[in-house]
Amino acid sequence: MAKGEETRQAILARAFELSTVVGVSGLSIGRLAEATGLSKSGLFAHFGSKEALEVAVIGEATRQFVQDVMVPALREPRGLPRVRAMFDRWLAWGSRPGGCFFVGASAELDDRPGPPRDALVQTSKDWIDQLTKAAQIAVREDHFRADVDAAQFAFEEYSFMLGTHTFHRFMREPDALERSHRAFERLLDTALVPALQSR
Amino acid sequence: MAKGEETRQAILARAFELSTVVGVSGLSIGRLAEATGLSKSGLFAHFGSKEALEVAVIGEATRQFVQDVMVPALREPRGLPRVRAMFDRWLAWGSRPGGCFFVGASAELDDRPGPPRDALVQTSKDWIDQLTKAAQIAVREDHFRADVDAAQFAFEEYSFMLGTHTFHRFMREPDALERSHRAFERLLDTALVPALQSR
DNA sequence: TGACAATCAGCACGGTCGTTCTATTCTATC
DNA sequence: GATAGAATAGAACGACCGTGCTGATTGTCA
Repeated sequence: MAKGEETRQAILARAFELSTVVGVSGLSIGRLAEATGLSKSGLFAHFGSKEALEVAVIGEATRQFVQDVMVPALREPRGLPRVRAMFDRWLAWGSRPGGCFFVGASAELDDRPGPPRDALVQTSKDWIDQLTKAAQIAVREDHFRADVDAAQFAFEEYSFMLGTHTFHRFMREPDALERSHRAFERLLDTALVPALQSR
Repeated sequence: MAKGEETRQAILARAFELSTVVGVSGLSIGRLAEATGLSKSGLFAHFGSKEALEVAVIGEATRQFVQDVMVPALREPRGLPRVRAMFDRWLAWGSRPGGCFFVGASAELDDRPGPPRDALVQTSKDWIDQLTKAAQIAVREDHFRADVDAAQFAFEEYSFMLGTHTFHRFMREPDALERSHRAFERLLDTALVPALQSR
């Protein structure tokens, strides 16, 4: 890896950490330069504009999300285990300091059209798509009932992820994770074939 | 109403509109002054600090939320109708231009301690509390089964509100509201006494 | 109606923002 | 090891930020 690419990657790693806390647009070039030990202009030259930096940060966040959440979940056996892994891995991802990068960023950018927003929407849709596909596979594997609407399942599953995030990180409710697991188990119970149900 | 209080209220009404789109901390005093036709310093004198302005804006948002969502919902008959009204009224509230003020603001402030965050958490908790109470009443009215956990019901209901908001406003999914209603009806079905169930 | 306080505009301050330009240092290649 | 090109630093820019200070204007009430 060339020198330039190396420092660029170091910048992005730090930028991802910071923006998880202060937000994508809350991240300033001056502060990021200070945090990385570079000069403002030296750092700036790597990206050319604030907007390009934001897109790059979203790319780095996506890369880490894929690596930490998606790939490990996809290594789980098809069907119920994989569905469970996706939910659990997301909870772990959302429990990092600063919470889930994407939850914060999507609230920031939902009324600010442009490339950063587009990149963020793409990642979010990809994630929903994976949740949907995992549910479809669970149907094919005869873990979920045949009449389960996979997209609807993904909508409700994703909603619980968001709910958990808000109860846990924003309201600091101590029983947020417990409620989250119960909600997900209840959702699963409505989808599982009778033989696999817990009750 | 004295003159000062009158313009203060006009400022807050405009500030609430603006901050729903650009966020609470994204709202600048200069822009707000321009939008209200006042000078920066003239406007500033009404609040004394940016933080105090933010708290006041959150207060105004709460006032409007109570007026537009909570009060009308509480006028509905106890039990199932009121539970339904809370969900429906929230969806209408979240469909305003800029979406739900509180969803955006809570993502902004979840890592920024201080009075604005405290005020926001208070409003959110009050809302969850109302959702919980409405579910408890539905149990007492024999609309919900006796073993329904009202707090758990509120958690899942609130999660669907958040999910709807994200699918609708951020991802611009055309079928977000349909998915939302189906999710809520499914949730209701798990809570209702058999005689009231749709299936 | 007159006096006093509330209300608001004008201006300026220090600070940070994103961005540009120029100059210097480093790195990789012949 | 010389040299071209990449990588970074330094200084400066205009714009905007939140915040004080000073008067002028306005509204309120005895």
